[in-house]
Amino acid sequence: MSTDPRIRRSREQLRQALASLLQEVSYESLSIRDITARAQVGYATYFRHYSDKDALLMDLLTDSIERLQALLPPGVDATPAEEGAVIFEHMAQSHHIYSILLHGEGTQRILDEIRAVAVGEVIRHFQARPDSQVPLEVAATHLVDSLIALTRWWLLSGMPYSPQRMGQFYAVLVAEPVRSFLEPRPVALAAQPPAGR
Amino acid sequence: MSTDPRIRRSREQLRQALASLLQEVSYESLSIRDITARAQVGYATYFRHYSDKDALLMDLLTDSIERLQALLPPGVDATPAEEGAVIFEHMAQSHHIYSILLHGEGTQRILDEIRAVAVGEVIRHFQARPDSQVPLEVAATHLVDSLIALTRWWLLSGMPYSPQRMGQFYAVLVAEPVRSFLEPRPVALAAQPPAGR
DNA sequence: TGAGTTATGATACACGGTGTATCATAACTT
DNA sequence: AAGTTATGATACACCGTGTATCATAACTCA
Repeated sequence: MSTDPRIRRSREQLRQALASLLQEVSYESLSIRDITARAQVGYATYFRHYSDKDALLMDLLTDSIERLQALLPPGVDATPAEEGAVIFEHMAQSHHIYSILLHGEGTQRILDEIRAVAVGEVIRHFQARPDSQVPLEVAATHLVDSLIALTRWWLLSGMPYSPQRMGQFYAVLVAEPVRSFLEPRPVALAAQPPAGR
Repeated sequence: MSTDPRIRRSREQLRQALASLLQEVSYESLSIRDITARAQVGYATYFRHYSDKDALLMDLLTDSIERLQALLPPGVDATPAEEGAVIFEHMAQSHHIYSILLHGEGTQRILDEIRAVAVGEVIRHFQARPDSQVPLEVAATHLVDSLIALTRWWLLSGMPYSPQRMGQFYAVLVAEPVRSFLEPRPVALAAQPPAGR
């Protein structure tokens, strides 16, 4: 599906137009007309592919985030600082697009989606320790929100510390304190999942 | 100044109109025309008092935040959990307005202002410990951002825990870990400030 | 009380962005 | 080659913003 070269071309032109315009002006100040003009694509054509301005941005962001997920295989035994460094490294590589996400005016909804997915992942992989003072949901939300906030501050400030250093800050300020309330869920030992097809 | 009853009346009508409309619909979906209609005030009159929609919201928020600041005298010796409970208590009282601030689409800029002031306050009252692994600015930003994020999550979730409980979460997840990197600045001992009038 | 000042309401306006509709044409598929 | 489908161009209705104007009402101060 969507193998029609005209469709792929239009979408690619629009994606690249947005990416290139974002290096010049703010996301909020861009109109859809601006994007279609740069993309050399008809104005009406835009709405044949994306419902609104956010949809195109989300399209770009999805790519970056999938790349980030690939960097974080679930069962790793990396230290929090190492894991954090990987994340901040990735953020630095795609800092243009993440800056828009984290500092933009109209990107709250998109960020909320991403946040929810990330919190879900944490909950899927961790559980509250028996004597934890903090519910799982609260700790997971805090973990994700703090990482986002740290990244946000870092990008906004022009990345004044190395990704490795940021990974350490994340580890000592966020991950290690949270680890005293959460522990990894025991992995399913056997290869065969119980049932449920 | 601004003692003219007509001015006070217009502003008060607008403030109350926004406050009452926010109980019914989202901030983003409100137009200035909606506000002036509810306020029984001419459309053009709005711009004689507020430059745009955010300015009126900021006006409302300023009141709430001043009330919060009054609750947090600088030199208190409360525990982090107690201090947190006071903050969450206040948030609960004015949860309507803070929900708009923390979850709204067009309130990023306002929230940034507030965040910056709060970080400045933390920096004014704390300093990095000699052996701290984390710079003062990073720790202060993390402290503020995490508190905002916790509050945001709490309000969005319908305040599922008591303010006291939230204060504890804040203490163990944020404040206490940060305190291992920051310490209160030594207070100026004498009553006479040095010079500089 | 009365004269001067000023905020107001009503209205009109220019501007800019969004999203839909239409239609001839070009690009694709089979 | 015939049929399908995406495209560009264009026009349009809609809505919100912020400014301008002006007669009128509300206020201040003497």
